[in-house]
Amino acid sequence: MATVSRVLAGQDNVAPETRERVEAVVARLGFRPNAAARALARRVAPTVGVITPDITTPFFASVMHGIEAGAAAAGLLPILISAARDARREVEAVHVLSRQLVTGILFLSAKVTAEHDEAFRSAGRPVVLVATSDPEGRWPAVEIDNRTAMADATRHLLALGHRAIAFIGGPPDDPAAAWPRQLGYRDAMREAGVPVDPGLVLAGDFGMASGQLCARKLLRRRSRPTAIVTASDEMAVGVLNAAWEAGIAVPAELSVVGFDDNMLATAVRPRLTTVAQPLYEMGRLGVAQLLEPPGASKCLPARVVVRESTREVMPSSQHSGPRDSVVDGGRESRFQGPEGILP
Amino acid sequence: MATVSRVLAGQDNVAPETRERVEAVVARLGFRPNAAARALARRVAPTVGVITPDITTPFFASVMHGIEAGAAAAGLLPILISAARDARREVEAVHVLSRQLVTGILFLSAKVTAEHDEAFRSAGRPVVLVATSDPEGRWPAVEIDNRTAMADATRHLLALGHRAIAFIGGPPDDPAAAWPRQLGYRDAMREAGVPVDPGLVLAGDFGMASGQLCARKLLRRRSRPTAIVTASDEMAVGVLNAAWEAGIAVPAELSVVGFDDNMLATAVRPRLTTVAQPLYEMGRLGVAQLLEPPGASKCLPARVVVRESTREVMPSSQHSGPRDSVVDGGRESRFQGPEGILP
DNA sequence: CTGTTAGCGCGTTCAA
DNA sequence: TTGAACGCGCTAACAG
Repeated sequence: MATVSRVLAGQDNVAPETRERVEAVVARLGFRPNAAARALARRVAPTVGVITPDITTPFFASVMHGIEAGAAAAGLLPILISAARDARREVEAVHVLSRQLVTGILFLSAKVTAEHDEAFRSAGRPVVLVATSDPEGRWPAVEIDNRTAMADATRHLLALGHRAIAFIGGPPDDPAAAWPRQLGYRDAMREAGVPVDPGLVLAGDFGMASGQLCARKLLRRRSRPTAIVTASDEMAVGVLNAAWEAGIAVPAELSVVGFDDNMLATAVRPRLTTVAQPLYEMGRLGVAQLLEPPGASKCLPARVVVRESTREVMPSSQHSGPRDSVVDGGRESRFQGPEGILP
Repeated sequence: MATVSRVLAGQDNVAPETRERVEAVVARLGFRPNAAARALARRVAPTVGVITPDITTPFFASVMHGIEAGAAAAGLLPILISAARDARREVEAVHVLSRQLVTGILFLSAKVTAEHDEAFRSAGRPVVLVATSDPEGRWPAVEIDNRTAMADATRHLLALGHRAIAFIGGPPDDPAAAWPRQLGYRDAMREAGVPVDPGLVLAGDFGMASGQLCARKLLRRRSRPTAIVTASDEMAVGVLNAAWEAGIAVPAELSVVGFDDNMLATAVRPRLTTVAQPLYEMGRLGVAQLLEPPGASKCLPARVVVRESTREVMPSSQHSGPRDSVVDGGRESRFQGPEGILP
């Protein structure tokens, strides 16, 4: 009994001959150790809990893909809980997962409240924030430097001569992604000596519809912006569609920048210039960090990928037909962003 | 001890007063039952295993969303295994999950081989196929009638006067989705007395790039098709982009039909006419079916959603500029498809 | 309706 | 290096 346990657990204090004998029998009987019994005895199950606000976005899909890969590499199984952006459900999810004796918990939602903090502590297992962060620094995170990334995106537009640059950000209650991105936008504008028109700063919810609504407002203005940076590719696509409705050509009359670099960015025409986040890597490293001794947060590099939705600002205001303005399809260059380190 | 167990399990053979007393103590102590111990004793864990070929598609996201909801409603936790379209890994996943004592297994991949069948049997727990099926009918499935759905989509084009209708299907080794959809296409063509030109029937892999490649071939033909039906929205978007490259206006010069009705369908311009699959429902019902006594397969209704990517076939071959051809944005009508029953 | 008892299958001592 | 015995925390059958 005990010897079999040792063999299955891969311990080395077993005679080679005995080991072989056990392995032979295990193979012959098709013996499969009972995970519940093992978890009960070890007090840990070979699972990772994943708490996510929204399971339907390409953003989540990429992160989850990485988590799956990282978990598989570590012999762990991901358990998914979608909390639908409800803090109470998120906290409850932590409890559910700790009952399951998960090896660790990956948290993907935007905000770590005091309740979250307490739940994380009481879970008694490692918690890592993935593609999000805790401004208070209580829990380790794997993310990018959102502020710098958005500043880079804005600088790209400034370098193209744009000055009337609007910003469509995330919801005001999202300190992890929405806040730093807006700060990055303001950083770049200040740095370039361009005052920010408060009317050009709007908040969306990362969804396509919100981007479209915000863009409609912006494009109706007397002096409309020549460029719009957004905090998600979905919102950028919404902007594209609002421009289409209004008969405004992208990028000839309006430059648009997305964020994430998900499938939408290359699905639409013109393809989106956007900030590429290494979401897959973030998921994978999140799992890895769960298994390491409690370390510091990791900050991964993001970069601006220039495609066809941005262009030099128009010298005159001569409006050409929308479709005429499309540049040839092949262009795609890379613009290396800095690899900032989290505080 | 046993009484506490009864209270926590929600059994009714406990005196109300005793129950309250137990609940009070449980609340006061913040007692959390150990899931592993419970699973060990019950021989079943409160989890559902999900085996999927690809975790990054909008298709999967929708199904998973439904699974998550169905599982949550049943007090189950989804465990995810991505098998990357590898049959061996899928079979291994079944074993891994049965070790975990999962309540049941949801299988989302395209093909059930003899090896799968044996693994499913040896798992000793219910298996339900979601958004896929077993042509041999060995395992219950929750899906749509792919053949009829694709026939409806093709009929929509025929009704618009199209005759040169190309078909971009799924991979040849996908009996669950690719085969019946191609059959449906052929059904509708035959029914309309239009012979199928073999050169107009291509196989993609459901991805955007494959749709684009196939479309390039089709659009280079001397007599190019006036319409293209595809087996996925991704491929339809690929077609849209190939048309854009070639300067062919959609829908003025080419009608395009997708399949699934995922986020891409309404993200692109023109918005896609497509076959809407109730993917969320399929996921939800898949979980439900796991808990019921082994029943028959369920077939859910699909419908053709008409948007802007399809239009009456052009009477003349006068090519207008691409953008000029766009219809006003608001149009969106519904076309009720039949609710076929699986054999 | 409640308490007692005997496992569920594996880890982990501790002797041998 | 191996085996025997106990315990992980809970459920289920039984007796009371």
